[in-house]
Amino acid sequence: MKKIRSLCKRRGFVYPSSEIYGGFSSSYDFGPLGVQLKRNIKNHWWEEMVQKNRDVVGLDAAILMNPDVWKASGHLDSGFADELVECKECHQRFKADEVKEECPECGGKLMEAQQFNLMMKTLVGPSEEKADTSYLRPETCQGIFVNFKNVLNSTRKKLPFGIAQIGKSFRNEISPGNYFFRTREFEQMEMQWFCSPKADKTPEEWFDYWKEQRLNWYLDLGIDEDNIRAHEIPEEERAHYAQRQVDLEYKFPFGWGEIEGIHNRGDWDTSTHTEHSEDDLKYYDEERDEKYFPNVIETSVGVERSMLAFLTEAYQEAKGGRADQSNKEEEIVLQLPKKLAPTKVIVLPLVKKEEKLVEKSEKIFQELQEEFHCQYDERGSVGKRYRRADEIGVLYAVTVDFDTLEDNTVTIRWRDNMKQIRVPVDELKQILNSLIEGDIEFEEAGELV
RNA sequence: GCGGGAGUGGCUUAGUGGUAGAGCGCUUCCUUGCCAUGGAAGAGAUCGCGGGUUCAAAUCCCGUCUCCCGCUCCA
Repeated sequence: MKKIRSLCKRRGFVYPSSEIYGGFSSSYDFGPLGVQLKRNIKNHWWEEMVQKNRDVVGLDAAILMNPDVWKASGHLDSGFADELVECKECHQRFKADEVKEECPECGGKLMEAQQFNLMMKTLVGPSEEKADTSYLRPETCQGIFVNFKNVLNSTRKKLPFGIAQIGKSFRNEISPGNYFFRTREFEQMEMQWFCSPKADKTPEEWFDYWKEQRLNWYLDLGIDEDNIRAHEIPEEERAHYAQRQVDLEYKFPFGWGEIEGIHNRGDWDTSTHTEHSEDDLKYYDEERDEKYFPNVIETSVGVERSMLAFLTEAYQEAKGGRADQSNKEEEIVLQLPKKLAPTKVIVLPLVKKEEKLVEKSEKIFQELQEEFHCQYDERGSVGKRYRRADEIGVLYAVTVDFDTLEDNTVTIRWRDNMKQIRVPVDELKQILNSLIEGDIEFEEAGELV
């Protein structure tokens, strides 16, 4: 993890927040490559969940909501906001209503009860005195539940259907850490699947369906099946709203950690918001001519957590070089999947002293830039540039050499095996496109050099 | 919040009382025809921050911040 952290800082994936002021606990900024990687993750999720599912629609709800939402959702009590007491002797903490005067562990004296609220309070309105307290949302899904009727009315959807959202959430974690695995500000990609408890396909079956879908998403993105598991959470450990909960966990260097939660929320949300709000979130089922609360299956990804998993999975290093074994330095290859790699192509003139090569390379770079995230590099030896590109996971290196000036062909080098093919410049864009989309095998895309 | 460990140029780090050195990276130049070339020059660190002890502090002491590991807590 230390190596990943160092790479991320060095090459511009992740910086500690407010570093010139000594940092800020558990906040991180995403640099040029980090923001692109994160964006690629979100775009790919959106593509798979929204674009390719006719029954899933998108939403972008506000972070600030009416505080009554959090009363209804249970976040103002049960688990998210507790009175805790701490033992003066052994410093263990207990819920105030579960202990009396002595520490149940060591019999020591207890400190005064302290209010713990995992929600971040904020004042809404310019005047502090008159301002109302609200909260930064601790999860994005409440924005979905309170808009259930709006979406139903404006899209003419029928059960089952889903609402998807990507956005920031905030929690006052007691102990954040493990790099940016647990932070107080984080981004979620959530999809709430509203389904009927009466239909032939039960919520429990939908749960299994989405669990499979979501697990496959990671496997398709190159996560090794040994490094990911679906962890069934027993009843006593579940969140207050969950009837069933499976955590998709990734095997991080620091241990297994949750990157996505799949929950069967039953009718907890639809019924509680009906009870507390002006509205009735019951669904009128025309076929059965009856009204009932829709059940909700939730898939909830931590964007940064999944990013950390993808980075961990992609990080490879080899001693002695992959081409000849003479190089004793450790070299790093970030084998990010094609969909996620922040930079797809790098264009390199073989040498920079030859003006014609540089000119030609610039021209090719400008053309490719229209289509892909590209870099251009002419510094140092070409071998060194290849390795530097490997380190940030650039998929393909296009090299302009002296043959290019003769016959208008270039070489393409594939990051993962360092093999090269020679292709005509006229077909370059199309070939790269097919390679990145995975439509053709590398060796078949051109003549191996 | 508790216990332990650690903070030295962008990264990795040497330096246990006499005001900082290296490797990589970066800038400029020469060299370089395909996998981290070789060479020359240069920029960049008041040693996390604040205070104390001392003639003198990166080094000792106190405080503080941040990070790491383990508790605790947690979706």
